[in-house]
This record gives sequence, C-alpha cells and structure tokens, in this order.
Amino acid sequence: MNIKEVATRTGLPAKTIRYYEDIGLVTADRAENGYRIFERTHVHKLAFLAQARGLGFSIEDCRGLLALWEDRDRASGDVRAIAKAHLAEIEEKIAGLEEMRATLSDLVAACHGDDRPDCPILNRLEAG
Amino acid sequence: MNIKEVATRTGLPAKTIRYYEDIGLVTADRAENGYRIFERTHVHKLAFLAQARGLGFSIEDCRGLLALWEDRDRASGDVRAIAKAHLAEIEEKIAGLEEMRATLSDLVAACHGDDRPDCPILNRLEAG
DNA sequence: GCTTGACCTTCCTATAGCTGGAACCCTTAT
DNA sequence: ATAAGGGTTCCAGCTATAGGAAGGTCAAGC
Repeated sequence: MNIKEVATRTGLPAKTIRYYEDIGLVTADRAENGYRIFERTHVHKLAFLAQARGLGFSIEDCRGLLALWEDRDRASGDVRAIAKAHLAEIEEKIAGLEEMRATLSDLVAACHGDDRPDCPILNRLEAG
Repeated sequence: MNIKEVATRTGLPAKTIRYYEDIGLVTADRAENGYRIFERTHVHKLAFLAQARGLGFSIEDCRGLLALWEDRDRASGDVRAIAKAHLAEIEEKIAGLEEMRATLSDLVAACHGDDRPDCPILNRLEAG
C-alpha cells in the first residue's frame, strides 16, 4: 500500500504520515523504487495515532500510549495516568478560555459598535 | 526608564518587550550606550498589549487594536468587530475542548486503572 | 516509444509567540 | 581591579504540521 491510500484510510495527510515516520512514531518499509510500503498493521497504528491526536494528546503522549498499546503486559493504570493528566490540561485550558470568553462577551455586549470612537473594549484594555 | 523596569511595571518579560519592538508593535528610543529608553507612554502601550494578549488576542489583532486605540477618529464598530471575531474563535476552541473533555472524562472513568492490561481507553483509540 | 498526469521522494521554509542561551558591552559598588 | 547586575545582538528551539520546489516513477493512451 502506498502512502496516499494510507492517508485516505486513516484520514491523516500524507505529509503527516511522513512526519510521523520521521520522528519515529511509525516505521515503513521501502520498495525498490524508494516508495514507502505500508501494511495493514501500519494503517492500524496510524489510525490509533489519528484518534489519539484527535483527542488532543501530544505527540509525546501518543508515543507513550502507542508503547502501552503494544505492550501486552501493560498496566491500564499507566494509560489512565496519561489520559488523566491530559484531561487536567484540557480542563485548565478550558478554564482559561472560559474566563476570556466571559470578559470578551461582556465587552462586546457593552460596546455599541458604531461610528463613534468611544469604546468600552479599549477602555478596558487601557485600564487593565 | 530601562527595560527591566518596564518589564516590572507591565508584567511582560524583557525578552517579550524586545520582541514586540522587533516586530514593530512598539518603538523605543536609544541612549548613547545603546540601551533602550522607555517613557511612560511606552509603558502605557505595553500594558495595553499585555491586557490584549491576556485576553487571547493575536499579535496581529493587537496591532489593529493598538492602531484603533491611538486613532481618535476610530469607529468603535471596528474595535467591536475584532473582539467579536476573537470571541467566536474562542468559543470554537472551547467547543472543541469540551468535546475532548467529555470523551476523555468518560474514558478515564471507565478505566479501572490497575495493573491489568485491559483498558477501555486503548480500546477506544484502537476502534475509533 | 513517447507523453501526460498522478503519484512518489527529499529537503527547505514557514507558521505563533515567545524562551533560552551564548558572547559581549556598560555601570556601579567595593 | 573586579564582581554583580544591568544591558545588547543574534541564533536556535519549541509544537505539529503545511507548503512548495526539484526531481524520480509508474500506468495509460496514442
């Protein structure tokens, strides 16, 4: 299977697949002409990565998850720890964004948004 | 005023202030010895930037906001448009993160997280 | 056999917004 | 004279790709 087909099957751009090979997340054999050859196992792995990335796991997290996934002697606690830490990060991010959203939405509501220069948004940025 | 004091007053790292000068967000005069000299107006401007960045506005947004702030003939509608667009972006980000959070929190809850290899988190990543 | 178009390859550059560090200059106090 | 604590420039690195150039390859159609 060539890279384009893997891209289609996994939903990952070919560029990204090459990148993942580059940083050692996946391996790929080569044909005589230099083309990468992928087997179903590779597709499986890349699909796994696509899912993990889709849930926002960092590349390094993915590396860890992948290793655990392939380790039949893994402890599910290790997987859970990674996911839990990631969940905490996401919740932190959300909290930060919620705060911004609250402030911004107040400001946007307070600004009449016409041709006059008077503007509560700028006032707020100016005053802190 | 030297850069360190400006940093202290605005809460921005000196590095960041230099960077902002570099990309033309602010200007700074120079003393004979090559040191940057800041006036109160510079501090004011940098404080404004710190606020805007704190609300998540991009550097380019900040450039626009700064220009409007300094334009006595501005239309508040222009400010509002920038803020509104930014608000929309933030809400989109929040929505994406909320989705991740929901999934992750379900998975973390479903995983017993012990020494056994069986793991709903990995199952989910594997299955899509 | 030749051309065309769709693949494939590598390598270099760019993104956002800084941060860290090296190598070096200036000022002030001891 | 020296040491501490400023300041300067410049270069590299971070995340996770995306874009594009330059070139090799393959299958189809004429």
